[in-house]
Amino acid sequence: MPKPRSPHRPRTLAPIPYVSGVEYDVLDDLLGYSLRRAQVAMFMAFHEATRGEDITPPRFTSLVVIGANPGLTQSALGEVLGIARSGAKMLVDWMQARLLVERRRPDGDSRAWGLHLTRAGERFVRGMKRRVSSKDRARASRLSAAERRELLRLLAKLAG
Amino acid sequence: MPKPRSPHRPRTLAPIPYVSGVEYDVLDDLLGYSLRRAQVAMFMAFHEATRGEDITPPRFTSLVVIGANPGLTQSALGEVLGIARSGAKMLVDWMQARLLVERRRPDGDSRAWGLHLTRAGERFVRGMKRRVSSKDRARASRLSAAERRELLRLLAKLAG
DNA sequence: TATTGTTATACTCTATAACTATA
DNA sequence: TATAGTTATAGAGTATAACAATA
Repeated sequence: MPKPRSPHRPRTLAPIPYVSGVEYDVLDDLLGYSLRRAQVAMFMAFHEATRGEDITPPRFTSLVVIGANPGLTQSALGEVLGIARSGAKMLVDWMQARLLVERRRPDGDSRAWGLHLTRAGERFVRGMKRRVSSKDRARASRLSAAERRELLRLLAKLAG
Repeated sequence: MPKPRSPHRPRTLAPIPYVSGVEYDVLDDLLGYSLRRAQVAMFMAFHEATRGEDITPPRFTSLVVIGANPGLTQSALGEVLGIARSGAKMLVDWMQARLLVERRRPDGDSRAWGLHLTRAGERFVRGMKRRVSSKDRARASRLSAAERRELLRLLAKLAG
């Protein structure tokens, strides 16, 4: 019955609340559940840091990785992100449409695209890195510096 | 051009690899990125633990929370999960279709549904809790018991 | 008026599989 | 044959907005 209407906010994601009076049972002891809650909290920090820019975590990661690895191919980008080639293409299309990234044919393989930041892309990534890192640390100010380092260490050990 | 064909695996989610030779720049120092990697790793553990059962993290969480809070309403379930009421309804439809959950009108409010596990639901949740907890701990065996506790503490502090 | 649940719809993300061009 | 990229399509998950029934 409802007519199609207005667009979604691109990514809302409220914090996952601890609802008072609700018993969480085994969830409180699962790393998976705790990780999910923490990740949503950090995603919100990311969202605040990038407010006004139509950027998402995969887009941000792509830009950073291309900046640090000029000439990276789309396939390699997909591998880094853990997504399929078709998804990597769409990300690159977006970055190219925003004039942040250029596709150049690398010497010696005319099937592939080498990805490079444009001047605007470099400037943009520099600013975003600053804003995202700053918010990430602001959120982590609930932890001491030692705790933050320890958390990074434990997460790497778990994921590795 | 491609003809529509075969279905998706419901949730594949490969680990996010560290691609050798690739420079990760600022990502290595972002809690948000590390959390994402760890969360994908733990999601894979969940997926293994629940292999053969058509279950997902929100479904598992729903069943556990309903089991621990009999009579919970759909709205409250949505709040716990951090999703909209319409999404909570679909989850409950799924659980009810599998005869794991019953909707009962609570005394005093005939708008709401009180959610209750069926006998089969209780049995099912008991088994899933065992399997998921076991896999969660197996994955965490990369950490010492003290490290695991510390990680849970730090995550709660970060998300809280 | 506000809340619970329901319905219909829309959008994002990412997967699959087939295709083309090149290696 | 294998790989890089492209295209078309499918599906999961979740949001929005309006509605009916009840509070």
